[in-house]
Amino acid sequence: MFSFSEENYLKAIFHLERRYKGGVSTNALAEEMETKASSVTDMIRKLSDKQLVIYKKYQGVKLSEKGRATAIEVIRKHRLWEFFLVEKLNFNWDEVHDVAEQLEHIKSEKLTRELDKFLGFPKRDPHGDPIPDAEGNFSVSNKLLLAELEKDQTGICIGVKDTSADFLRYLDKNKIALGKTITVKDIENFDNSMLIVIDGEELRISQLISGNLFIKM
Amino acid sequence: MFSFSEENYLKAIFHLERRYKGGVSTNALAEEMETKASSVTDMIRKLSDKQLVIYKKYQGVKLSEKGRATAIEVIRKHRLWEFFLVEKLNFNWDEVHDVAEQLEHIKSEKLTRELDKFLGFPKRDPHGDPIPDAEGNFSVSNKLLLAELEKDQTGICIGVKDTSADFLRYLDKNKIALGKTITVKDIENFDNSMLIVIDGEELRISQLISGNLFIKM
DNA sequence: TCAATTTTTTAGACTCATCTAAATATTATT
DNA sequence: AATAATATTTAGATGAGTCTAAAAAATTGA
Ligand SMILES: [Mn+2]
Ligand SMILES: [Mn+2]
Ligand SMILES: [Mn+2]
Ligand SMILES: [Mn+2]
Repeated sequence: MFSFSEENYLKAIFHLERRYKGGVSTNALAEEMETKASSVTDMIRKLSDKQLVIYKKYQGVKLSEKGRATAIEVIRKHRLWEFFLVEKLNFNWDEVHDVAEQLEHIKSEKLTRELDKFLGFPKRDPHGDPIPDAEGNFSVSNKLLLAELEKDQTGICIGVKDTSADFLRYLDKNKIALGKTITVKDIENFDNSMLIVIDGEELRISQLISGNLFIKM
Repeated sequence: MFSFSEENYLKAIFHLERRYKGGVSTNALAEEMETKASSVTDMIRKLSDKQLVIYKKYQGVKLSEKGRATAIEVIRKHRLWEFFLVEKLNFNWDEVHDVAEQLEHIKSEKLTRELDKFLGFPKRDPHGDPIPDAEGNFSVSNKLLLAELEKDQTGICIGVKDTSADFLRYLDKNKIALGKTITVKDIENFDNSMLIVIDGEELRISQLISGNLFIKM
């Protein structure tokens, strides 16, 4: 088994690999983990000894197959617990992350399997992020940003890019929720703000908002 | 907040205080924690600095009010999670303890409160042990051991003293479960074994069994 | 190209929780 | 009460994970 710290590093590398193709740098990882570059070097060496990452000095890290599988397992647990907290325990979607950060490290295959079954094998967590299945497969999602839509196009809100409590509460306040249909009524050339229709109501949103909402068409 | 280790020590002291009235000895605690006496002394000193225990050298430890409240909170979480695992996730009562040992350290008041509510404010965990409420109060239980019953007396099984997987599976195998009615048909003088009736079936059990089953009359 | 800047690694130190071995205090036994 | 046995504490070490400061490597750009 791996320590909480090891699991958190693997998760961070997994997330950063999308952006930094061809190796995650020590500094990028230090920033993500909110720690010092020297600590990262120490931990990378440890993960490398355990065959969880591929590492050559000064070259950054990549996950090995074993490392990737472990990272996905942790992400699976994180998102299942977030779903559980919202669906069963009356948590709001802006309150679940910190608790899930703890719960994701509980070690019990049976627990994860049975929780998944109990929840009805959900495909997405409360923020619209895909929940990998027991084999580590993500159900494909051809999502795009609301900001990418053109005037008069319509889509269904399926996720958020920014998951900060501030943003999530902004969405709550303006009745924007996953599953709702959004139509782009107008786009302002000057600042790229959008006039959208949701639930029959018109709403003007800045590009910062439209750039953080995932849509499926 | 307290570390996992600190919480486990507090829990152990709480449990040992029933037996060792007037201070839990270093060695008793070392045995319970499966560690060395010197490690116990170190930790006791740390807990004492944090005002969680009352400690004078060579005199053993007692929980302070703050320490007791913390221990009870951990026990509350442990038992709520055990109940959750059995009631909602199809765990058997002999499989829940190790997972609950992990889950009891999750820090979130809201999680504990909502879990309790979700489960319907259960009074006892799957082994019949009382679950303290949010204020730390145990609902009183005038339980006695089956071994204490006389010939022809009847009681309802409400808990187990030994919670080892071996014992729990013995009970499963012999259809002895919490809530069932047991009548003492006969007691053998020589070895104190009992002939009991449960579900209309007769069963002979040794004193080791009857001494580990709690009964309410 | 080569000096300046940035990134990464190394060296050494710290805390936490643990250990072994040795010292000291307490308790039991003669 | 003195000695033997036991319980407890102290001293010093270790490994995990982190830190600061300094050295070394890589990259940038004049
Ligand atoms: Mn999250
Ligand atoms: Mn999420
Ligand atoms: Mn238990
Ligand atoms: Mn229990």
